[in-house]
Amino acid sequence: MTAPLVTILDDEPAIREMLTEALQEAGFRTMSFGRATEFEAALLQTSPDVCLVDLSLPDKDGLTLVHRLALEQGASVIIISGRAQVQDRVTGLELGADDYIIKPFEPAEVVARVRARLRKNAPMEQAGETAKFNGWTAHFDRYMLIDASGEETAFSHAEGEVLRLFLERPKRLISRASMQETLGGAAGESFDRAMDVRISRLRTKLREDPKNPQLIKTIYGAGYIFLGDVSWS
Amino acid sequence: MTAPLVTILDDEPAIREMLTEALQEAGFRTMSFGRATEFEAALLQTSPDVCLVDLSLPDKDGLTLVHRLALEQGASVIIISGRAQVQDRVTGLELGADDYIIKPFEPAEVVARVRARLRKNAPMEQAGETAKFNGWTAHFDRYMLIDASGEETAFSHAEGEVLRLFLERPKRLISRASMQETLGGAAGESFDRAMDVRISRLRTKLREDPKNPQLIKTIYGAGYIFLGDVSWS
DNA sequence: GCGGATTGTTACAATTCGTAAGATTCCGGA
DNA sequence: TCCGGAATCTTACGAATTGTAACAATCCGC
Repeated sequence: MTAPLVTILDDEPAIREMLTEALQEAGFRTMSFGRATEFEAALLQTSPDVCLVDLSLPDKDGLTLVHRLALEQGASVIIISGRAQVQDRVTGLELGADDYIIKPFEPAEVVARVRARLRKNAPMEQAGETAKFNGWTAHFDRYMLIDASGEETAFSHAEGEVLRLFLERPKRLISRASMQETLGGAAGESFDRAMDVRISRLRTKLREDPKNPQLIKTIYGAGYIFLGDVSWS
Repeated sequence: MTAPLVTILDDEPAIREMLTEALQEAGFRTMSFGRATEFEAALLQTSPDVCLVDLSLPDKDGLTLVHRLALEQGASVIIISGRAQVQDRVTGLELGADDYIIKPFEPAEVVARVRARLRKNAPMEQAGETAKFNGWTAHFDRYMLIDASGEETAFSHAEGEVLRLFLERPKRLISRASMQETLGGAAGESFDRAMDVRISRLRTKLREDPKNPQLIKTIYGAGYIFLGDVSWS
């Protein structure tokens, strides 16, 4: 179990360094960016657990970015801003941010708030061994898929890994790279096609229409998104 | 689908009233308590979705209560405290609180933070991002366009980027340059044709009459304007 | 070892999306 | 009104990406 990944997006290098140091000392992996475009590029490779975002960015509107992040990525977003007005905080939170920290801040408090986010994000990962989604029930302990009519279909270990990854991050873009990372371990060269095959086989077990998949969507050049309302138990 | 329940635990009646009023106006059910023992008694009957807790209680240690709440009940806990020291905040968050608001506070911000907690508590029910315009419905999460008669058309990621850009700035001129910037990133020279093709393909999916486009209007020498009454949800 | 299931690999089909190139449209000047 | 150049639209093609069927390697219980 690797350490949680926290991203820092701020145009001031001094703040990036301060946060990086504090977070790494607290045991987190960090990545920091000075511009929104760099950050967005990196999002295609990995999916962070918590994103710290400064609103005053040189190249993009921070609030729009926060909105997209919260909605698409589903990651926890903490705004760090110099704007202290109540209205700023309210709109920031309303747009999907999970927390709003005002500059100047204490690194210790930022760390504590990051931990609070992770704590609430995590419980799903240690949840039970069954998950329901869109009429299906997945029993990971028995390697069984049950559809709405009660019919059972067995799935293999490799298929289960992919399915679990999807069910733990529903409605979020999962990049091909981060998929290889959490699954296959060492990402080989031509090995990457194995990923496609796994997903293909999983899709047939979920009876997806190849022309028009409803649950596992492919994002050309980026990765996959699992749609479906998941509830673990 | 009943309204979420928010509990208020504070020994000052004025604050209880202020919060109760603001939260009820925001559409929440509320219960308020002046003493920890009353609150604990109530917990045996119902399980709140979010708990607002003041740390300075007459009859019990607030931090211990917060710890118990977070651990056993699994509910979201927001501390409201007059103690502004960083150390207080850190230990409060460390003990399981989800947020820490310092007195004096704005009711609007409290409501926003309560909403933020609820949003993350029920992440699976979050409806995808959709926009309606002129009989069409765009589901950005499912990459689907639905026309007035209910017929579905899939759109690709690149097409979705363009569509989103239009829907976020309806009835405004969008210059070619700003389009390249928000989309393709580096604005090249001969790349600008790619933009045209994207728009062309999007127009076909929107069944635009090439001679007389109703939705995506070209402004010769300037850019594009998306006409259409957009409403997001 | 044998039969079956699982999983990676390969080869080829299908899709996406940018580029090129010709067709079309726009607009100012004659 | 007509003309020419520039801007834009559309179609076709191709490179890169992804889907999947078929085959091969591996594993496991009997």
